[in-house]
Amino acid sequence: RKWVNTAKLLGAVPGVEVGDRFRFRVELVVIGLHRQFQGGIDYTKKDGKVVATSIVASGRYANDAKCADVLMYCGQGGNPSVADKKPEDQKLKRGNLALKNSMDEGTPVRVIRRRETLKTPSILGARSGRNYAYVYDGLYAVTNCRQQRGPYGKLVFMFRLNRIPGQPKLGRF
Amino acid sequence: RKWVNTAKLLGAVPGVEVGDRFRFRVELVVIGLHRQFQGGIDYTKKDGKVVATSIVASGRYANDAKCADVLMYCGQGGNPSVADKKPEDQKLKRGNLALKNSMDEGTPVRVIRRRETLKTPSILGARSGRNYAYVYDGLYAVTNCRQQRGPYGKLVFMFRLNRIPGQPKLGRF
DNA sequence: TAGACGTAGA
DNA sequence: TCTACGTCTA
Repeated sequence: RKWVNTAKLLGAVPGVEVGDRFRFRVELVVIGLHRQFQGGIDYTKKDGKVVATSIVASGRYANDAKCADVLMYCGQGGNPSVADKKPEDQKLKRGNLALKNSMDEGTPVRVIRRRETLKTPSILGARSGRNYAYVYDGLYAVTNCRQQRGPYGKLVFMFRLNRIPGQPKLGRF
Repeated sequence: RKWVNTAKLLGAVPGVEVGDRFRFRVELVVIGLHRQFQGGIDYTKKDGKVVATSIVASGRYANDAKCADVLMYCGQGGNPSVADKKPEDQKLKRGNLALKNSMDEGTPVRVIRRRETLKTPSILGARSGRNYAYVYDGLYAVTNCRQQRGPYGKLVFMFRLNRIPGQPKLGRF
């Protein structure tokens, strides 16, 4: 028997609509939107090359321009946001390579954004709460890839993603 | 209304029997055995002093003597198992203080041990599997607390716990 | 804000 | 083996 995982496919995931909300990253895995438990960039192989399937913009890297329909997304690696470890130049591999290839191949990328929300109870004990959720934002195209200096002076990749037209608008949250 | 969390109580948790198995640490939280998502030592306040409620022996610190009914448990802090960060002497605070107080007060500590098991599928995609589980091992008494040199030459706490008699034996797993 | 015996995928 | 835009409690 063959296991199917919609998260490895390019484009929309059946049953998931623009605006759908999730409280935990692990839910994105279970629902088949994004297989990476923690990683921000998920990807798969297409014709021998890795291309991105989905990204999660949590704002941890603090480089996501919030313009409507445009997302600036920082690449991964080099610890651009962790002062603890030694920062390094990001390399064109793994997720970064995948996003670059997505641009070259013109393949769509699912975008999930972390957004502020009203206080929701935690499933663990209903004591603590959280004030954010992960929202499926629809399909984007990678339109640009450049290198620039990050907050620690090291090279980081910066990807520009444009929301593909014709999708439902994102309402107020 | 008042929220009750059995994990904050000392002693056995209603509905959980010796030998019960769990696949994920988070299940221990949900079931009320151990509230710490990652931390190995859970504790609560009793008469103004912190005492341990439960510990998880995953073997990460590699100091758990496997003698039946006796558990040697390394304290927390100082990164005794992470060569990456700078190792330091463990301090008598948090979980370490709680275990010390448990010894002085004579309060019981729930013990959960990570044990090898047959391959079980992951809930995430049923692709990857894991070969271990967390098993509730029953109540133990802290009978000794000493400091010694850890693998990186720094002081670590080593607690000796003896299984309290009269509990069901742990069968083969 | 920092610490913690986590997890899964590459 | 290592990385990763996690998630909780104190």
